[in-house]
Amino acid sequence: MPSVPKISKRAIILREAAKLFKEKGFGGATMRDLAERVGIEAASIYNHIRSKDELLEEICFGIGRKYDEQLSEIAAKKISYPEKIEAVIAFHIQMIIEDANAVSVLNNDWKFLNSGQMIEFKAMRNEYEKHLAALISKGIEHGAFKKINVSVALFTILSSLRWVELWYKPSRGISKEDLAKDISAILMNGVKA
Amino acid sequence: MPSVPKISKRAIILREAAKLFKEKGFGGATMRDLAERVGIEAASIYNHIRSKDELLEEICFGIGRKYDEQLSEIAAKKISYPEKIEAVIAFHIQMIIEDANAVSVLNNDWKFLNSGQMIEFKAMRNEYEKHLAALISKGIEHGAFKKINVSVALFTILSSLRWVELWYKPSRGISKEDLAKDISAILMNGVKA
DNA sequence: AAAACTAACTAACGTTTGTTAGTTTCGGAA
DNA sequence: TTCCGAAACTAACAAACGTTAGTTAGTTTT
Repeated sequence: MPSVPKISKRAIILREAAKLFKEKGFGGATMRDLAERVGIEAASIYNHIRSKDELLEEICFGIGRKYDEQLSEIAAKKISYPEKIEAVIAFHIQMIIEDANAVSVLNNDWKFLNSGQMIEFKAMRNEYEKHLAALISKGIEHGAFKKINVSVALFTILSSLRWVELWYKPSRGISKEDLAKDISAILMNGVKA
Repeated sequence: MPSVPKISKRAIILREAAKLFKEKGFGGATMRDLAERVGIEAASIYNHIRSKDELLEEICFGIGRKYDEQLSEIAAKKISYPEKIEAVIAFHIQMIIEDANAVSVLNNDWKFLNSGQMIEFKAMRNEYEKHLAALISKGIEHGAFKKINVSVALFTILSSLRWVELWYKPSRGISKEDLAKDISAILMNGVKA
C-alpha cells in the first residue's frame, strides 16, 4: 500500500526528459543522462518507454493539444475581441509558467520529430495559427482593432510571449497576472505616450 | 591566377555551417554532413578550422559584434527616442534578412558554446540588453513613452522581432521596409483601434 | 630545380550514442 | 511460503561521432 506511487515512473521520466531536453536540446540530451536524473540505469528506462523519440513526441503533442483546447474555449466565449486576445495572452503565460520545460521543448525541439510526426505537428501548429488569425481578422472587421496586417500582428503577439519562458522566475517578484497585464497593455496600446 | 577564390574556403565552411546548424541544431549537425555540403571529406575541413566548437564560436560572436556596433551607432544619433527604437527594429529585421542562418544560430545554439565562451556570450548579451533598456528608460523620462515596465517592454520588443527569422521569405511579397513599418506600428501604437 | 606550402584524400582512433538481451531483485497476492 | 510480474540490473551491440595520422597531388616560393 505505501508503495503505490502517486505519480507513475513513466510520468517522472517524461517530466525529467522535458527538463533535460530544455537544458541540452534533444540532440544533446542522452539517455544515460536522463537515467541518472531519474535514479536508474539507462537500460531500465526502456521498461517504461519505447524510445527516445517517443519522449519527444509525447511532450510536443501533449502540450500542443492543451494549447488547442484552451484556444477553442476562449474563441467560444461571449466576450469582445480585445478581451479574447487578452485571454489568449494570459493563458500562454499561464502555460509557460506552469509547464515551462515542456513548452520550451515544443518551441525549440519540434524539428527533431521524425518526419511523419513533424508533418502532423506542423499541421497542428498551422491550424492553431489560422484559428488565432481568424480572431484577429474578425476583430478588425468589427472595428475593434486597427487595420493592420493580420500575419504581422499574429506573429508579433505569439513571439512576444515566447521570451517569458526564458525570463520568468518567481524571484523577479512579478505575478503572472501583472505580467499578463503589462504585456497586454503594450500589445494593445503600444509603448508610445 | 584564375584559381584565386573570391571567397575563401573557410568562409564557405562557415556559411554552410551556419545553414546546417540552423537546420539541425548544433548537436544534430555532423562534420560529415557539413563536409558533404562543402564538397570535401570531413577530415579535410580541419585544414581550415580548428574544431566544430570554433565554428559555433565564430558565428555567435561575429554576429554578436555586428549587433553591438549597430546599436551603438543608433544610440549616438541625434533623433528622438521613438525614432531610435524604430531604428533598432529596422536593423534587427535587416540583420535577420541578410544573415538569417547566423542570426538563427546565435539565437538558438549559443547554449552549446563551451563554458568560457558561454560566460562571455552572456555578458555580451546582457550588456546589449542593458544598453537597449537604457534607451527605453530615457524615453520614458523624456515623456516619449508610457510609464511601462522597462524589462517587459524590452523583451516584448526583442522577442517580437525573432519570429521574422522563421517567417520571412521574399516570396511573401512584403519588403523589409514595410515589414519594419508594420511591426513598429504595432509596438508603438498597439493593435487596438 | 629544389623546397615548402596548401588542401585534398583514406584510414583509423577512441568515445559516445540509442538500444537489446538476458538476468536478478523485490513487493504484493495467493 | 510460494509464486509472479514488474522493474531494476549488467553486459554488450552496432552505428555514429569528432578528430588525428599519414600521405599525396598540385601550386608557390626561393
